[in-house]
Amino acid sequence: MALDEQIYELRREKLKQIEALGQATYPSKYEFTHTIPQILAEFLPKTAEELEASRVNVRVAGRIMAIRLMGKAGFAHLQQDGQRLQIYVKKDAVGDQGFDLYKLLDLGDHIGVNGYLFRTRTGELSVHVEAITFLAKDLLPLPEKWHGLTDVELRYRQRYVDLVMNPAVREVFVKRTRLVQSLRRYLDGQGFLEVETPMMHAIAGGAVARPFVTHHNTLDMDLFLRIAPELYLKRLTVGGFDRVYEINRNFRNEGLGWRWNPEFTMLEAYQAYTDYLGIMNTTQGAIEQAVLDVTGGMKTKWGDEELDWSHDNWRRMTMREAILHFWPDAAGAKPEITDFAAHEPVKALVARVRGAGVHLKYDAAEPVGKTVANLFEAVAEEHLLQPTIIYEFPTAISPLSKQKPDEPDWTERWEIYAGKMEIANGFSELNDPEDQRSRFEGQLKERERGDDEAHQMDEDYIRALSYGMPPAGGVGVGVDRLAMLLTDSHTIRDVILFPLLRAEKPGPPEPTNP
RNA sequence: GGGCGCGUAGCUCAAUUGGCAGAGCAACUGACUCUUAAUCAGUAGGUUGUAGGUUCGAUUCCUACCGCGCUCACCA
Repeated sequence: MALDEQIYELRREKLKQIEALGQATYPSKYEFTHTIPQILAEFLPKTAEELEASRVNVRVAGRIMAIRLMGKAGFAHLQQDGQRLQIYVKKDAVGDQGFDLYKLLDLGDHIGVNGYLFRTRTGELSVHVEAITFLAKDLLPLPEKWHGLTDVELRYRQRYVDLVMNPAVREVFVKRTRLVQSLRRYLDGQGFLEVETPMMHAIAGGAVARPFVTHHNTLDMDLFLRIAPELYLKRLTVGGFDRVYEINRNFRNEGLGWRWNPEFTMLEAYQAYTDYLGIMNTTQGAIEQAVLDVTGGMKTKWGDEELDWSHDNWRRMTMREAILHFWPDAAGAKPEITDFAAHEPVKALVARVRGAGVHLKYDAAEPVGKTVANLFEAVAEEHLLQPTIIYEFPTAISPLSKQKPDEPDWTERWEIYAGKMEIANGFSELNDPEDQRSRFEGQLKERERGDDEAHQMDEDYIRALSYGMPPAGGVGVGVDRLAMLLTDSHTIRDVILFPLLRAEKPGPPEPTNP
């Protein structure tokens, strides 16, 4: 029998003994007067004399994270909401039965205690326990108390243990929640309406990505998990919701990596009667507020670097300017802004960049705009540490964006970069149904050329636009990546509670409860 | 998919050139009525990821497989 199974059986035996002491083994509830954080906040400032002068009785619950037995007395630390409070259990105070119960407790058990607050000889705020109520047993041994749980796979697979053992992990997810709350509050305050649109799409649209496929039996139809809510949200602007947003999951059937999880959380917002600049300001405002709400300041740690999110530190430059600005010295003289218009000069730029040792994919048959975007990623993205807005994207890779009136090869589209990651993408929404149809047709050509991620035709979406969509700016914000930036987490799996893992291989049979 | 690395007790980690598989925590027994990495005495816990190979002898070297991590590619 493996050791953990031995412990499991042993602790089940202890449960029976606890029951024999008259305690319910899995009681339904526990009435408490304080949480541990409340006690710490209110009484940590009090001196031993103050606590003695006016006795403070408390009933408090928690999980045992440390326990020390010394003959006829003992100490333990209870943990609740990531914080710990010491309890002092003396046989004289809890009686024989109470102390028998105490001796049957293990690390990880949940208990409730009532008693009064005092300070120990060494000054630690503690509960002088008068009665213990057993609440639930931990049948499996917790990880080691010094080093905790560090095995990366185990941390993700058994996040519940990770959260018990690693307060810093808990803190990350608390901050993630604060982030989402802040974003909602900001948009709600600007008159945006939060909505829910379908997760299952007949046509996977609104982004360029490979979808997951599923099937509905009764209707006998294949459906795609959504890769973006975009086209549904814009249908709502047609329907008269002038400011809408949705915060929810998208699914993309692509590789995993430090910035990619197959399901991820996106905030998408649409604002009627404004353009890409309007939604850019809305987005920047929301992010600045979120940084303040989550971290309490405008500067955040990012590895060895510091990100400064204060308004004046944000840079704005066009994609073409960014390529010039970050042009590698080894690739020779900087290009001219006019070099990005045609295949030949762009091809020459690709050759020069490759000659400088920069990895860059190139397909002579792809639209020139796509090559320029790749060029941008190759030379500029790695430099975009501080918050930076890159704007004016090639039309070829922006099938849902409005073109610039004076330069139809370029669109009114931007992306926010920070920490060398793209965290948001917004544009003036294309609302001309004829233009949209020809853009989709262009994408279909790309699909024929072999790009199986090119956007599909969506006739109903064209029909919706044909009823008239107001001018609007729209944006998508990668909530997970923003959470990474605000918590100094360098892999997306550290900000997703249960990231996608390979299915656990069936191990030896678990201890069974007959 | 390519490259690099890792896999030893429940957890965190050792093991010299290929030579008896170890420690701390957790667990068990006992002592201890202000401890806090409690202490003290004792006990138990291992198919060294799996399967082969080389060798007198393999945790150690080789091969394959499985799993995990990092990285590159893919993912606008």
